[in-house]
Amino acid sequence: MAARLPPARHRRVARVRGAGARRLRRCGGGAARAPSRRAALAGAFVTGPRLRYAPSPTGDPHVGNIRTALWTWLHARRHGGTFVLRLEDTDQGREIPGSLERIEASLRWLDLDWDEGPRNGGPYAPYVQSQRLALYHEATDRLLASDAAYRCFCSAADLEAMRERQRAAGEPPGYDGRCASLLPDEAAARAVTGEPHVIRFRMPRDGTTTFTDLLRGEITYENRLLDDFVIIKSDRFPTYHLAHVVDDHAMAITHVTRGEEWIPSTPRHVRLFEALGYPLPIFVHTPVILGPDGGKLSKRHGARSVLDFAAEGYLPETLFNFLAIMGWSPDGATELLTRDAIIAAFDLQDLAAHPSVFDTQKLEWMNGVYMRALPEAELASLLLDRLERDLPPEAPRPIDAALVAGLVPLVRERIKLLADIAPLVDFCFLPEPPLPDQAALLGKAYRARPAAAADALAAAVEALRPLAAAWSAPEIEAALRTLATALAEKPGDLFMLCRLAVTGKAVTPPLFETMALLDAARCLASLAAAEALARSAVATPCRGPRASPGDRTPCVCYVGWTGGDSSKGRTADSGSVSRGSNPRSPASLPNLHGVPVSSRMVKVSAQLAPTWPQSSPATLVAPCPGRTSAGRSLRD
RNA sequence: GGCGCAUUCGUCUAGUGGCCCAGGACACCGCCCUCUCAAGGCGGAGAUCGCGGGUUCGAAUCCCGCAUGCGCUACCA
Repeated sequence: MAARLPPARHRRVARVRGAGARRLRRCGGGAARAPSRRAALAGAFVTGPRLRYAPSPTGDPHVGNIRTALWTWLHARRHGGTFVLRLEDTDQGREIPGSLERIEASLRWLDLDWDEGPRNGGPYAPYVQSQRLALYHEATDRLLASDAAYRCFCSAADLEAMRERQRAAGEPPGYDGRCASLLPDEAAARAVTGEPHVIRFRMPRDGTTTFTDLLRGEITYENRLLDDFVIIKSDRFPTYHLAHVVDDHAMAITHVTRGEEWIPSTPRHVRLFEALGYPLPIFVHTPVILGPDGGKLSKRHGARSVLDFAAEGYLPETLFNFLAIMGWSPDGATELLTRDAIIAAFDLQDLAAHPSVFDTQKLEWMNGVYMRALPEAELASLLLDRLERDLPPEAPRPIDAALVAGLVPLVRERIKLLADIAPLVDFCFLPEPPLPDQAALLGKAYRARPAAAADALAAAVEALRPLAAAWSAPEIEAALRTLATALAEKPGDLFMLCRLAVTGKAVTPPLFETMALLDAARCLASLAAAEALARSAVATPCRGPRASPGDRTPCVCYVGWTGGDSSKGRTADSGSVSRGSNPRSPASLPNLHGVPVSSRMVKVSAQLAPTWPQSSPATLVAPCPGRTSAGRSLRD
């Protein structure tokens, strides 16, 4: 058993360096892999620092936690040391099944391999605290024997009452030591009868306890403020305090890395190490990661576990780099570094001691950088996987890999997350080319002249049809530029019209290249469909003013508004509303005709409240004219 | 309440007594490029180094006090 192995630091051995060390470094890690060679060899000649990541199985590790793991791993790798994974499952009640798997998955995603751990074993196995109970009991027996610890029979109710009294009296809360003076033999006898009890560590009453934190220097606590804390719970499991001290010593851990919330209990650990006759490890308390509001990072702030980031489409390389430099800097200027560069420059000693706010925008930027740096084929395969998952079911599977490959150069500088890909290029994969709604299709440029848009679209079809045999981006571009000139349209306007027609969106990858990737017939069909849509805006006549309030003959009629404000940068009459084409237009709009305008308008205005100028009641400027072309407001 | 830790542009950071009237990055703004959006290039704005004392010829850097934030104050970790 692990307890019988002598601590590694007592062995006299040669340092492992160079290629040998590097080779060893690559071993271990995944649970699926065989136990690492490094672990097998550890007993023989490894002396580098030994560090551990010791999470408790209470769910997915969050970024703060995993960043400490990352730093710990980096230090081990930088100094040719050993990285150990240990599961701290001493609180049975809080255990969440499957946590070990999630923890391992998180580490593996970041490619943080561990030399010793629960599944791959190692010279100090087992690496699960619930399997090491005998060790803690053994240590406790020693403590009991030397009177450094004692049994406490106080019930939870007793303790609560005690705390209540202390609160009321304004005293510092803490165990008052009422069982401290029980005779050990009597206490032992009571324990034998099965009387429930815990075991407490006897802290010195006066004096101070000082320890050194690698990042902050000496920290001193007054002993009288520290109470006799529990080391063995009534279920015979150890508390964190005892388990950590026993295990970190038994596993020959040289650097204890953990969150800064542990600073206040470190004097207890120090006293425990001493009482057990163990040398002190180096304590490194890492700062916390804050949310954008300066508070603790939480679900409200978006992803907080690394696995969440993976799901959102961040690259592991990005998180690795980002987490490494949040709170650590190699030189104050370099922020983009390879794994190897980070390993080469890293040292726990250089960590910041202050908390940092998680800057998602910077993370996104960095992910974009890594994404653009990825070899095309690699990005293509990542995007293909992503599309398989994210594209709506209508998109036929399997997703066209060749098409994805063709899209990569067009999209790589337009996405920051893998998850950005589907909304950007979904139109390429849908069986039916999507059409925008009429207002979007016409846009600002053609709103007032849908006929021109329809004509342009028709001309585009004709101009492109002959190219179908030699369908390429330069050809398409040349044809459309020529067309724009011929029609005396601004090229940008024409291109946007085509973009909307072909993709259904105003924001897309470059038009000509995208069209070239798509089937020519499909593009022509889209353009033709768009032409019809534009034409319908021209063709539908308005039947004029309604004869009576009850007349609900359908028509396309644009209404203009005045009297609103422009506080939101929008003049009151700039937002023409067409029935059926503007999702914000209220259902009652078709009924406007012939209805007393002023009262009706107030009602409509109220219904549009969230999106419409509200400071003053709007009024309909004029009744619907006998005939109005789309896009023209009534005041025209 | 007590104890502890932290405190440089909005954010991440460089800085360990003179090279700093504070450097880099993200974000922001402007210009260029441009078929949209990006990406890219160039430029700009942005920090009295939390505040107040002190030490020193000289302080972001050392000391003291205060303030603020966070943490701990469990038979949780």
